[in-house]
Amino acid sequence: MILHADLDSFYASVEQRDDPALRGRPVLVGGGVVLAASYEAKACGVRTPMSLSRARALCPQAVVVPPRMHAYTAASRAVFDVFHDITPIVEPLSIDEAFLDVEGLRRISGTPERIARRLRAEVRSRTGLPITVGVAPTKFLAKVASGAGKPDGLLIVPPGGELEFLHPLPVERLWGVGPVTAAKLREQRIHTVGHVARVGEAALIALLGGNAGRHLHALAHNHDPRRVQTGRRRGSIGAQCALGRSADRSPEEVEAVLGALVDRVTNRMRRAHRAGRTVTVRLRFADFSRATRSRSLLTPTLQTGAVLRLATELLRETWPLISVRGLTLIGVAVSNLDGEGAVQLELPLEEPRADGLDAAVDRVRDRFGSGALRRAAMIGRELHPSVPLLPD
DNA sequence: TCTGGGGTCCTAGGACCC
DNA sequence: TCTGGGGTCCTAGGACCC
Repeated sequence: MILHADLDSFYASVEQRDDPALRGRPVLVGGGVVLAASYEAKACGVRTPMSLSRARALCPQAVVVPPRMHAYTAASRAVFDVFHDITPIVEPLSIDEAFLDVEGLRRISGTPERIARRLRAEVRSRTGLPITVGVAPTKFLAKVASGAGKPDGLLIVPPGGELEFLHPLPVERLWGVGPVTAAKLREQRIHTVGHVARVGEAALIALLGGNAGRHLHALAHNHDPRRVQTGRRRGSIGAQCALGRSADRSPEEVEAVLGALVDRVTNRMRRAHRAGRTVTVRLRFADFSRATRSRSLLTPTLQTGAVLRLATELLRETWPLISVRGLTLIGVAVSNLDGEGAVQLELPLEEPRADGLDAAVDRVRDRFGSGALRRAAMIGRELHPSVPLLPD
């Protein structure tokens, strides 16, 4: 059995925990847009992401607080510590949710239900935050269950009752069905998961394409063989910035914003010890159309200068597009990230002597483990075939 | 319903290689 | 000189998630 643990209105709950004056009151966390709304605010019809002005109109008595990302990051870490004390098999999905595989714990910790109850109690007592847990045989169903169990709840899908639980739900509850897919389905008079299950795979593939069709068909029958995966690492690091509407910015101003974004991204890359090869510049225009431009380097880098040069190049190539459509958002991301150890690969090798390498090798191994060391050795061998690198 | 910042995954064409 | 099948990588766009 799989648990899906999902903190309720995460940012708003942290604010209510840290400021007793906010408890029991409608709270909105956000800048121009609502990032999180407490359940008191959701009762007024506030949703994310909704513009703050609209949210205020719906809920005039709401308290608006600016986001404190550091507090949320710390709270998230504390919650994930609880998860890891329950089971080593934890797969984070975002800052505030994760899958936990508890199947192997029956003899040590008891039934999944018992573990889920303990999980909720410990998150509450150790972090002061409300959390909802869904329990089911598959990831997908566990996630649907936590959604249905909110707020501050526990929902266990009874064995054998999976389809009974699933089929009455609206299609939007299927993972991967957003506004576009939902509209296509509704056009075919497919409104519930049960309808999806009945139309047949071939029809779904004709409507949505091969992969999406098969995926949806499987989910509607609760076929979801995906295991809870530990140790997944992110594939890209990026930052973006909305520029507002009317302001027509000069190329120099836009490039200055780009510079600040690149600086943020490469700083985070260095802290995470990840280097990347592909730089993507993301643009959004006044009419909400979008464009992306990307280019790949031969070798990974995490240097601000190198990323900035490439990003600026990409941006300049889009200037005709920008001058016509009007720029409202700019973003930079670096992907094709390699593993750890990239920083250490820039070791000085002017004097390639084996004894001089020993210390460097030890440093890499201590800091990043032997896997990173092996990768470093392979690259080193390509660059300097004459150097005897590793005994192992 | 007028839209923030952080991500993931899929598709599809073209270049290039064997 | 022409041709096929199979594979990888790059780039752009789009849907979706929290």
